Amino acid sequence: MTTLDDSAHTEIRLRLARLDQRYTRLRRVLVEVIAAAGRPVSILEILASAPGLPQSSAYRNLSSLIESGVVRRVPGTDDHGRFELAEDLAGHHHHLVCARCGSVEDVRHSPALEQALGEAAQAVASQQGYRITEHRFDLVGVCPACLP
Amino acid sequence: MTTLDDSAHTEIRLRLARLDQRYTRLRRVLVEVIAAAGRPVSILEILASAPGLPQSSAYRNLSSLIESGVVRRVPGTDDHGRFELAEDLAGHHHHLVCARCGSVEDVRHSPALEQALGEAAQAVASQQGYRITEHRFDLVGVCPACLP
DNA sequence: CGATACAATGATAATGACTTTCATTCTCAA
DNA sequence: TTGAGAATGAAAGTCATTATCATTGTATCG
Repeated sequence: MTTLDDSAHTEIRLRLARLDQRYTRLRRVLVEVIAAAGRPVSILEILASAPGLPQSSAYRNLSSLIESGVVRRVPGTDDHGRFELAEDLAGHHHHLVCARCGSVEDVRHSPALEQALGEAAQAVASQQGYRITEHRFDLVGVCPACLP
Repeated sequence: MTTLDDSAHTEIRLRLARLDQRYTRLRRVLVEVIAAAGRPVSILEILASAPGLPQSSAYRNLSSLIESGVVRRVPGTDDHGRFELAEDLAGHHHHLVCARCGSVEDVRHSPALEQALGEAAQAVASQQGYRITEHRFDLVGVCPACLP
């Protein structure tokens, strides 16, 4: 459950402006719904949290927000996309995914582990010739609500 | 590039039989194409490697192989599914994903890192009440072929 | 304070990966 | 050999997501 301050909204407006896009009311609603969730949310959850928001507008504005680097789409286990704030707005974290119901939660790991992850990423990068831009350490399992 | 021996094929036949399914010629072709690739392959790549294989048969048999635990579907960055052998047939590994072209390669990390990953997974599990069944440590970047 | 250019909206149609259907063919087991 | 049931492949269907387009909103310039 993240709450964004004014400077964050100013930064978001700037990123949109770079692509000649506006920070409209709908886009602000989307950003606030996503920030308030504090975990990746599906379109259905977004539509439920923003009554009256047409599905087509939700998808279109989500695309704009993704293009401008405000929102990120995260791949889950089911075939519903999920959306969260870009990493530099939400802070570095990873995910805990339920293989049964598809829900996703945020998880933060120890600095020691994160350092090991980063070093491993760099080792592979220099070895394989990739330019690594991101690492994902996601845990998949069964959430308490889905356990027998 | 993995080649499967006879005992692997026997094991695959057994897993299918548990669900009253048969290890047909098409299914064997699919398994061999996937094993030979040594990385997650898309439907397009599979169809290209198996001339004459109808798309509907490819999808249907892939589903059977997934249900019986022979093949695993891995989420990429584009909207094409990719398929690889189940972990106990291919060995534990992770992925190096190109954000530009969507290609995926296998990567194996040091035992020390794998141990740290496993311990982190267990720590989160006991803390959050999840039963963790899998961890994914995927590196996302730009592959040498896509670099400017 | 308009006027104008252009982005945003939302209902609807289209796209495309994937799934299902179904009549026919194949295959295992008795 | 034969019958039960699984597999096949062409075609139709599903469903999340994307594009279209006429209309509306909104910054900016004179």
